[in-house]
Amino acid sequence: MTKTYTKPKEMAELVGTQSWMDEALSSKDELKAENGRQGTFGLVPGLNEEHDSIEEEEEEEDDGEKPKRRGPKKKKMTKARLERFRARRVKANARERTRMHGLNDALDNLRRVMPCYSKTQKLSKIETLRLARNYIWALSEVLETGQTPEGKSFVEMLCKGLSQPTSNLVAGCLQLGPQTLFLDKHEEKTPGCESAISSHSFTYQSPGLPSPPYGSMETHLLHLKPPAFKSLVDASFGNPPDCTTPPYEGPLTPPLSISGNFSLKQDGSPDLDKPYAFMAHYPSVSLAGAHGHPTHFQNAVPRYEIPIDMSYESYPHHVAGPQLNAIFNE
DNA sequence: TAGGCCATCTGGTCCT
DNA sequence: AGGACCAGATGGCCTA
Repeated sequence: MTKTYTKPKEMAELVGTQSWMDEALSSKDELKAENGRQGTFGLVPGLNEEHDSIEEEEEEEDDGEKPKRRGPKKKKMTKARLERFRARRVKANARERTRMHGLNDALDNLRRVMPCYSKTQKLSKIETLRLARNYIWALSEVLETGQTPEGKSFVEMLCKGLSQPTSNLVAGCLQLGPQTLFLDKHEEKTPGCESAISSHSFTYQSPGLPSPPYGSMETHLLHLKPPAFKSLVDASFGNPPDCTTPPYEGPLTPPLSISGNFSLKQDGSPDLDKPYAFMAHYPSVSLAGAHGHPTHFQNAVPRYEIPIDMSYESYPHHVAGPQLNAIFNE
């Protein structure tokens, strides 16, 4: 730990010497012992009463042969300053913890909308991101080609670049899922279906429930199609959406929503406390259908409609995510 | 036991 | 000045 600060840094100024940590405590074991927590340095070392003499060490250094340091004279590390520094460091650590927890929560939300969410076998962070990328890619293929991909190729797309265990998990989830469960649970119509028929725009509210451990390839794609995707794929608005196969409300992976999945409060505003509360950043988007008819994925407000020339098909599918973000932010 | 993954602390940088 | 973000370092836990 001998790095030198090229310009006055707050910490260096506060601490008074570059190698203050090394000088204050001679080893990591001491740091651990002092902080009472294994695995990290914990609280700022060298701030105990017995280590209050950093400024004295600095004086000795000046007396040596080393050239005098330029710039403003460092303030003395008084006990009060050390206390403030320690308090600030503790606060910063707490904020950082909170920030990382938020990041992990977001990652968890992402896991839940992945095609193979499992509480027992959680995807690692990196695998979640990779799978998400592949998922977007695969779904954009569905949109672009307007065809339901063959099961094997869909799985292959999802598993591209994933580790073997994750690939096995994805393949297993998509091929061995409880398809009968899907069929059994959807005899009744969804509330949003009637309005969808009358307006030729489909409204679908994400169940806002945790996703399932499994979902077959078929149920998963059914999720993607009705009601929102089916119209895109069929490219036909002459027929009302198939309300006999409403979106699964049970423990299946939520359907794709370009704008994210979210629950709505009574007043129609997105409930950000519920899972899939992504609306804060991405307003709901209506993709233009093949005939220029808007196809509303969500009944959220506000709703932006993308003209046909700005529709998803206009963009290279491999950059669809960022492009869509750009569109949303317009 | 090695390697992967993770949580946490830490200090630097940028921004408000 | 203080907060957010980031990357490096470190040690714990788990599994093959």
